[in-house]
Amino acid sequence: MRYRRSDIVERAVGILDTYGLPDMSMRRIAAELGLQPSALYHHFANKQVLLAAVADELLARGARPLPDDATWDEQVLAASRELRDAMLAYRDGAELIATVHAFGLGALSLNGRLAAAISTGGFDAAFARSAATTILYFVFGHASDEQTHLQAGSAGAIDDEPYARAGADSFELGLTLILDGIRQRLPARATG
Amino acid sequence: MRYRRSDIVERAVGILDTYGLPDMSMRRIAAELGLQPSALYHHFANKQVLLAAVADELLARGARPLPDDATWDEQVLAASRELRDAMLAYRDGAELIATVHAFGLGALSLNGRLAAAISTGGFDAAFARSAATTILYFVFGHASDEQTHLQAGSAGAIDDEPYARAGADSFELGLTLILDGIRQRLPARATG
DNA sequence: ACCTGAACACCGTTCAAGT
DNA sequence: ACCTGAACACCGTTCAAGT
Repeated sequence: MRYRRSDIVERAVGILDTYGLPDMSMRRIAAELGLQPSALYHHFANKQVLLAAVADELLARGARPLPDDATWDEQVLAASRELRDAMLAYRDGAELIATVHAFGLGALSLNGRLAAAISTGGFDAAFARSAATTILYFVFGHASDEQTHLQAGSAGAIDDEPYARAGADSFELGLTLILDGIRQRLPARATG
Repeated sequence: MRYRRSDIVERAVGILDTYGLPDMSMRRIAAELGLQPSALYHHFANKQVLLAAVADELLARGARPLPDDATWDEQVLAASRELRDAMLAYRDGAELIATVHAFGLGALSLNGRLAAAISTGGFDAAFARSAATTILYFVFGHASDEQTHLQAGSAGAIDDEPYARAGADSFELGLTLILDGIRQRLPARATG
């Protein structure tokens, strides 16, 4: 049984979504592929690198084309919503993506993409990076929290819909708060 | 050797600060106390509960009296800085406190305390809770990131001081962004 | 290049039994 | 009430060896 990296990542995503992050062990992934655990170390240096590849796969699957005729704040909103949706699309996806980002592997473009959007508004690069990071902390925290409560709720046969709506509303509110704070620092601009 | 909960928590804090969170295992804590691992389960239902007790201990050690004659935004700033400092005061403290909060144990008053401060400004309770949560996500994310980089740096014999200053500056900037966003929603107020 | 087999050094948790 | 001793069911990772 000869596999490529992408085969292993795909299986890992399946286990993640079906059984959750704690069950996504090297041994379990190997077993589902009919391999010895040690075989995985031919493809990935260690588990963190594999986790990073899985996180990047989730982000890639959630990618949406950004309208580049949009204003800077519309771009930030679109990127933030895309990230939130990608985090919530798979079981434990929020925790996984936040964890991978925390140890500095993969998904490094998240910050850059938000910062680039903010820069469009005329802010200097350093401020744009800081503001992008602030937004990222919010999106990570909110999505992780929301997913925890959503998954705790759907353990029973509860209707998730109202919770999902409340989550979306509080997401927009928090994001608006930060965007309003950023807007207040808009550099003076020539009006046409 | 008969111990109380507080003895065990104290030892756990020592291991955390000396060896880090990954080494703070039930078996290690027990070994340092001269106990069998199973003995800990007489005092704590499971590891998560012990972690929550350790997190609460770190927060208690970092507690500072809040001047209650302060304005609502000064209270929010003071509470946020206190939390950040408590998270950074012990090795891996940021990750521990954020993790414990994520699984809904201990430190539940963090949100309430921030929300109470915000309410002082005349905001309604639901908005105050949402805004408090947004601040919390920022403080957790920022402190965790900062601690990771700080600890990665101090593995060598590097001077941390400039990094610590940059961390403090970006903390204040992000916090200001969110506070400015909140301020923009200040309800109309009678002026004296 | 990709994988096996076996081992190393760990985990959290349970449970009957002891004092 | 507090702890021991032993076990159960796992982990991630390494490494010589196979094809």
